[in-house]
Amino acid sequence: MRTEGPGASAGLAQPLTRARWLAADLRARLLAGEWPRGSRLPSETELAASYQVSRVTVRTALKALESQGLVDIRHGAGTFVADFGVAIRAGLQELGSITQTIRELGHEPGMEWRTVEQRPATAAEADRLHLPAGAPVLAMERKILSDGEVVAYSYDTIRLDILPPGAVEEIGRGSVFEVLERFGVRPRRAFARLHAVQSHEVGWGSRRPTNGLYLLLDQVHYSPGAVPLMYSRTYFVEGAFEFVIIRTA
Amino acid sequence: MRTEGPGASAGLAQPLTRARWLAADLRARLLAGEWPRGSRLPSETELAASYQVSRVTVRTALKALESQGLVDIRHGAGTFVADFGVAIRAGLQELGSITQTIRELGHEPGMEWRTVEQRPATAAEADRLHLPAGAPVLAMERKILSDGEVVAYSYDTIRLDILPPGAVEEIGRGSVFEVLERFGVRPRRAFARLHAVQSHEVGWGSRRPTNGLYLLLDQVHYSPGAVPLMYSRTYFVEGAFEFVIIRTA
DNA sequence: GAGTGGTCTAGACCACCCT
DNA sequence: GGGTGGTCTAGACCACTCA
Repeated sequence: MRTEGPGASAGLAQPLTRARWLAADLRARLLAGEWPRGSRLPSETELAASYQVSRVTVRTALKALESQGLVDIRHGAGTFVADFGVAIRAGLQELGSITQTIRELGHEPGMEWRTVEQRPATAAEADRLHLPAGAPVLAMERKILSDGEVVAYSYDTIRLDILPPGAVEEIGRGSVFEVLERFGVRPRRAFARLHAVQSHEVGWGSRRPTNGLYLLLDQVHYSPGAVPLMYSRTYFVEGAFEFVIIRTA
Repeated sequence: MRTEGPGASAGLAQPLTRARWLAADLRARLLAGEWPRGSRLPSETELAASYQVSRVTVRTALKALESQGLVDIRHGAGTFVADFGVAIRAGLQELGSITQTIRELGHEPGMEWRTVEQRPATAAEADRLHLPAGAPVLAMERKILSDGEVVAYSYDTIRLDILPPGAVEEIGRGSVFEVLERFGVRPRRAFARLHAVQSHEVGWGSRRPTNGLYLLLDQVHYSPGAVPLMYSRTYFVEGAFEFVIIRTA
């Protein structure tokens, strides 16, 4: 029986349910190497008993770890420490800030703003954000770094009407998600499309990829009430990030 | 109270649980336009009562529809018919045959084999399939069509030792998944990586994309027992398919 | 056959939205 | 305040794996 709890790992602020707490705790134990690769974890019934929660809660936590590629649940056999590959990579189905993901992977995130400006929305932006054409938005262009290397270029547009006064000045100095969170704006869902892009117009500055190849994550973030908050086009430098999806039948 | 049940839609053969049945039934009603876009569905309690299942089962079904982008579940407000866009697109987190997905989108799937051959595995293939170097595999190269248009080029490698005699001859005449299914080989999980690729070596034949841009889905399919079955590299022609991911916090 | 995960239930309480 | 979804429980039964 453990009592300490999971290490403080923020991400998007969530209500800390028992299932999420359990998942974080097991995740920490897994990453700490408490169980060897390929070995079996305690059964769901055992985990339920030792953590004093119901089996359903244990299953919820384990399924989250499975979708992150950390464990492998096999019917009738048990739950095993995943043996898929070497590193923990960026899962796509969980929403989170890129900065946070980079930090969790053990790297030092960085950011370089190119522009932050208020301007009328373009037609495409207005469409995605359900705004009348030309409504004012906050537009940003920035580079996202990991250990000093450029991993992505991001073009983001935020609705101005959902930003409380004062927030505009804060943005441009840190993680966009973290600023939004501080002002009570919490994206809870995103609708993302994926594209392959080749262009020399996307990146800027020195050390931009010579082949101009990017994986574009084109997404609209929504508040809990399904109000579109932000439209992002993030161009990930091909090869800099590994996108992983666990697909299940 | 309904009694008919969901339209016969195959996909990968699954145990037909109540939750899956319910999801398929609601999906059919949604696609039939029974509820207008943006309108509220009956509450979970009402659905549970009318389908004679528990609320947990209703929730499981609704969450599946949410991850397909069909509905929008809002805490405290209700579950709404999604208003995100026009069409139903290919979700990435659910495992299924491409042929089947194309059919569900209302198009006519097609396939053109270029090669089907038995040969020793390359180093990369052996690694992904957990085979000794040079072990025999069945390698295929094919074009995937939708209404006669090329949507993807796929390079697939199947372990020979898991194929029963007779299966080899069948492959090359239809959906690979469907043949495997008929012989009792059921992929249940896939570990997929995404890449942007630009190359003129990938496609072949006439009407291949002139810009050579592809979204590569590089994946290993596993059996329920976590045995690697098939290694696929599917190059989707950029723009021909729309990949959609619903990301939740 | 013993043990594991997969599904399902009925009921409870909480957090949130709306009016 | 009334209704909706979000989480959780304790217990049950089934399907699968493995020795």
